[in-house]
Amino acid sequence: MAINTKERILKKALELFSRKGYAGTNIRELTASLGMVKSGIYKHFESKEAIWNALLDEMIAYYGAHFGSVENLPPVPDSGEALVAMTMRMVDYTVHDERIVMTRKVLTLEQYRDERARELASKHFLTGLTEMFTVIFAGMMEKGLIRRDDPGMLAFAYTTPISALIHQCDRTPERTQRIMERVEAFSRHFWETYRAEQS
Amino acid sequence: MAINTKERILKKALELFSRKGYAGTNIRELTASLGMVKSGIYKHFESKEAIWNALLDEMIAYYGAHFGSVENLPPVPDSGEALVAMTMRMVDYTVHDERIVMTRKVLTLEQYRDERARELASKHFLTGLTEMFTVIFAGMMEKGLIRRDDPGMLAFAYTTPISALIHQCDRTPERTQRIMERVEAFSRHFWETYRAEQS
DNA sequence: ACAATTGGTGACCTATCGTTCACTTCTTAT
DNA sequence: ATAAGAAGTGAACGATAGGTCACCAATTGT
Repeated sequence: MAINTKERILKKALELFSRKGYAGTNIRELTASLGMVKSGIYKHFESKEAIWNALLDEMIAYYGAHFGSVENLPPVPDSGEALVAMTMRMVDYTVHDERIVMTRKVLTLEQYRDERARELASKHFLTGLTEMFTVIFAGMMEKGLIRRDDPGMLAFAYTTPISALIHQCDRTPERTQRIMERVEAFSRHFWETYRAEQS
Repeated sequence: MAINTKERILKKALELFSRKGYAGTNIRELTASLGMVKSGIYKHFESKEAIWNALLDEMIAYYGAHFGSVENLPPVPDSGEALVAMTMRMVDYTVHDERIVMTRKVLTLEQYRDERARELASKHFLTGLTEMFTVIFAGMMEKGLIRRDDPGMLAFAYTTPISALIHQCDRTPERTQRIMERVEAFSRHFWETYRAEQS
């Protein structure tokens, strides 16, 4: 029964680890919530730590496939509105996709204990987004949309506030809604601040 | 022996909790590193959770005394250099004070488990700094140093990148040094971006 | 001077942790 | 049809978790 038990275990592990941390989660609860008895899990993983490592492998692979490669770069926006819209689309996705939300949380919780978690957290929360927008802003400078400046610095100034807002999101939809509004307000402010002078 | 055992316990608890989290720390290790046997701790705290709550009380009180009140506001800078210098002084303090570093870590780790930790984390990482710089930027606008805009938005745009950099600091001094340089570079960039037009 | 309190010890308790193992049940290849 | 392997069970394991208790030594108030 249940061919994909391994995947179900990892999914549930992500859910529990993200809520209570690795040390705060026990395999009894993990297996019970999957409708099996705790010893059954050792047919799929040789230890609790092996589950954690497999989960991290999966998270790293997932990140690489979805955000880490150059072909996942969105097109360079051709207006302020397009920049705002693209940003909102990205944030909306990252805030409402349960898996990404849980990944963010578990990386936050385990970053000081696990070196790989720390590296991935750094990409997730900071360098990844910033690198992406470095390319985007360089493109917008080429097009004469925003004023010439260090695109890396602009990307940093743009993505860290948005990242901070994303971090504040929880399950309550109205709170998430308010945060989305702040993202949009900030995005517009940024555009107004850095747009090229109208000639 | 050792009149201030209670304080020593809290200090060591902060250290261990910040490294391994609340669930990942056991009282045997905590007491052993204080040179006593584990049962001894129950003469000072009635449970592990009581230690955590006392620690949180202490952190909340400390924050209120040092950052939370209006009289702790630094004077409004009267130049771009003064803004950069004041920022560097603040960041330097917050990055090198061991207690603050550990507090930041433990709040990061326990924010999803404890409502009060979450609130304090929010102040520590976001709203506190932003509110402070809202006042500062409003003052700088009054003085005609930076261009008129929403001071809250500027404070948000200024403090969240700095906060993100602070979060990356660890014990390695050269890394911390590099981060301090990035803080300074960002601070200057911000000043150049928002300074009032020279007439 | 002495009873009471405080701070600390070591043995012990129960619960729970991650893990193992003999055994069963189900699926699948031959 | 049947042997082999995969998936799951339930009891048990040793280790360790947080916590209690009787006891002791030092300090303290009167």
